[in-house]
Amino acid sequence: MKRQTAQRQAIEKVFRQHDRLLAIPEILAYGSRIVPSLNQATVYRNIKQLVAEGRIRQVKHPDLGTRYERAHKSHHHHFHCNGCNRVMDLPGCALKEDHIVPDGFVLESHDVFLSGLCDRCAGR
Amino acid sequence: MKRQTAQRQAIEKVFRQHDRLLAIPEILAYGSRIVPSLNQATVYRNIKQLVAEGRIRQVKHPDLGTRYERAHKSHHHHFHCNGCNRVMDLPGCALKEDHIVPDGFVLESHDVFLSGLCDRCAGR
DNA sequence: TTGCAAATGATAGTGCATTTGCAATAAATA
DNA sequence: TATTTATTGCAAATGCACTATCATTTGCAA
Repeated sequence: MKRQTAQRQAIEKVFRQHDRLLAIPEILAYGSRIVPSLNQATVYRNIKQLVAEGRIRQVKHPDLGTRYERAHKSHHHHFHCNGCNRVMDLPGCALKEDHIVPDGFVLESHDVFLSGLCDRCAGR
Repeated sequence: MKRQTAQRQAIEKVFRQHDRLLAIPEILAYGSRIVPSLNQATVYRNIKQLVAEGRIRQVKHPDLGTRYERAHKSHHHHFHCNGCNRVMDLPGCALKEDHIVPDGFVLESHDVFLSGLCDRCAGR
C-alpha cells in the first residue's frame, strides 16, 4: 500500500470513530457510510495491510471469531455481553502475575475473554 | 446413541488415555489405533453426543480452533507451548476475583489462554 | 438366531470466512 | 495533463471444519 485511497482512509477512520473490537462486516458497514462503493474484498485487503504494518491488531475471539482493534491501545481484556452481544474493553489486566505458569515455563502472552451481562443488560 | 459401539468406546478411551485438550484429528488418530476402521464422521457424531450428554466439553481455542476435553475436570486454564505446539492444563485459576468487571456488570464466565514455552522447550 | 433400528464408513455436500483473477478506476509522478 | 501502475469492485474460487446422505454393518432384544 503506497497510495492513500479514500477507502483506506475510511477504514482507518472507522477504527477511530468506533474504538472497540470490530468484525469485518461492521467495518464494511461503517466504512460504506464514508465511501459507499466500499467492497468487502477491499476491507480484507486493507485490514491485512494494516495488521502487517502494526496499526491494527487481530483478535481471535473464541465465541465471536476474528475481530480487529487499533494496535496502540494498552493491555486490556474483552467483555462480551450475552444480552446485547456487544464487546467492551476492560482496561488493565486481571491476571495474577505470579505463579501462573509452572517452574521452567516461560509465559509470552495471554488472552482473557470474559462474558456475562453489562450494566445495562443486567438491569438495575 | 443408545448402543455401545466399539468406536464410541474407543473415543472415550482416547480421552482417558490422553487427558488434555484434543483436536478432532488427534482423536481420530488415537482412536484408529483401537478401532482401525474409525472414521472422521463417526468421531464428529460421537463427540457431538458426548458434548450434549455433558461428558465432554468443547473449548474454542483462539489460536488452535475447536478442541475437546473431559468435562469432569475442575476449573483450569490452557497453556499453549509455541515450541512443541502442545497444550497443557494449568490447574487453578489465575484470575483476580475482585474488580475484574465494572460496577453493575455480571461476570458469568471467563476463559484464559496462555502461551509461551514449556519447561522442556525453554531448555535448561 | 434372527430381525430391525441404530450406528458406521465413505464420500459428497454445506456454510462460512477469506482470497484471488481481472478489467476498470484513480493516485502519484513526471 | 498524460502516464503509469497500485488499488478497487465484482464475482468466482478457495479452504476449512463440519454435516448429510445412503448403502452396509452391527448391537441388542426377542
